[in-house]
Amino acid sequence: MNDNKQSREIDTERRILEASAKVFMMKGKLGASMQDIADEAGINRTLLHYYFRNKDKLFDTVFEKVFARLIPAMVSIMTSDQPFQERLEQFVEAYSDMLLENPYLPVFVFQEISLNPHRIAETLKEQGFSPKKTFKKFRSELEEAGMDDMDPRHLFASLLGMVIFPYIGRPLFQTIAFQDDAKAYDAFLDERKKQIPQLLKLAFIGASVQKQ
Amino acid sequence: MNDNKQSREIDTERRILEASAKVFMMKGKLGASMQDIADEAGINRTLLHYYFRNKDKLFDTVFEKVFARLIPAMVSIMTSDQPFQERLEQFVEAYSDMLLENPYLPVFVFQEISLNPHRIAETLKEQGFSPKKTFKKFRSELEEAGMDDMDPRHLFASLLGMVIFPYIGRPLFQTIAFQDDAKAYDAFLDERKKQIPQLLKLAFIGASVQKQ
DNA sequence: GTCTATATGGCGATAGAC
DNA sequence: GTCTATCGCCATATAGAC
Repeated sequence: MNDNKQSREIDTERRILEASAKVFMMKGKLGASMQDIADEAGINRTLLHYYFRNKDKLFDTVFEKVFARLIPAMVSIMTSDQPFQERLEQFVEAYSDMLLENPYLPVFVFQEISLNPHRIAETLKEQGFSPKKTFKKFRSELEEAGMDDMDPRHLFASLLGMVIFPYIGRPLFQTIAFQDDAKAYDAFLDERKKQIPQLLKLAFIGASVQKQ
Repeated sequence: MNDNKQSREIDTERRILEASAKVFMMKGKLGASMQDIADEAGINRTLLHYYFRNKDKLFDTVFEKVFARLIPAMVSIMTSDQPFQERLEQFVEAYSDMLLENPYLPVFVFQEISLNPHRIAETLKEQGFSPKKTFKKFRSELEEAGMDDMDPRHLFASLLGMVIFPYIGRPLFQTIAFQDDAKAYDAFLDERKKQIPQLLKLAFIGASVQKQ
């Protein structure tokens, strides 16, 4: 009987969450007003409070969902049993695709966790990311590849930096290196899916040569 | 006669600018209140308005100064006439040192330019950064090194990403890879000054091998 | 130049009708 | 569940005394 109400309810909540994610990502937690979010969702401002009590709770809910998008690719790079270099490629591919669809995500997430560093620890555990195993496996694989002296954490940091930074630094890069040509920059972002693994591949070749 | 007043004046303005930079970087433009800044500077809140009229103007002044710190190392990598790989090393070194002293700078700057992408264009020109020449020179040097197929802009993006990202992602990395051990992470950041050029060096070796 | 006191506006939050 | 009306706070900004 109240199918209508229920479905409207679910729909409203979903619309709030989508609108919130969009507005929070584009304007930041403090820059976004409840009115902005209500407008984006096409609903009355009071409804936000009805569904999520207050701005903080709404933000927390949204942030957890958004932050979670960063994890799957990170988990996959350790659990998969494929050869090391293939996994690296897949990692870059998976991350790039996610970021191409969520270009505002990195700035938003890293801004928030730098203001509030502690909130991530629990979320990471909930998502089942166990770093110790990852880096141990990483290390033995690097040794097999002849890169004994490459700390796996450095490789991981470099990898993430190469993949994510072009999104964070887009306004800067696009201005200085692409004369503000957005389409050219989009193409550039897509190219990186091949360029990054290529750079790493060359490094592995270099390492194996130097080893001899 | 009014030496006292003048020097107090200069001192006050300098203290405001230093306090503003610190507070803005740690709390963000919107998170920082004029009262926060006044407290940090040890002065009355009204003085901020006396010297800089309003919060926006104060922020703009501070941002320009802070953003400018990103430029010199970028300029040096193109103007210097030393061998290519040495310049890469110096670039990493210079940037890392600057970031070790300004760890909050990247999040702050990239947050702001992503909210307000246009403000950087003029500043860049004022600082005398001419990207076209840079990348042209870059390209010919990459060819000499046997990396014909490496777009210089990709190399530049990778380089900046590897250097800067560990600062932006510190809360994340430090949690997942260093069990929140801040000292260990500081050491890690310092190590990157050697690790990043080493990775690139291996890639160059790999490229020259593959070329044959 | 520096302070105290005050005006102004915006935003989050809630009460209450429907 | 959804809307209208309203309350109260806090931060920016300014007026005016010293």
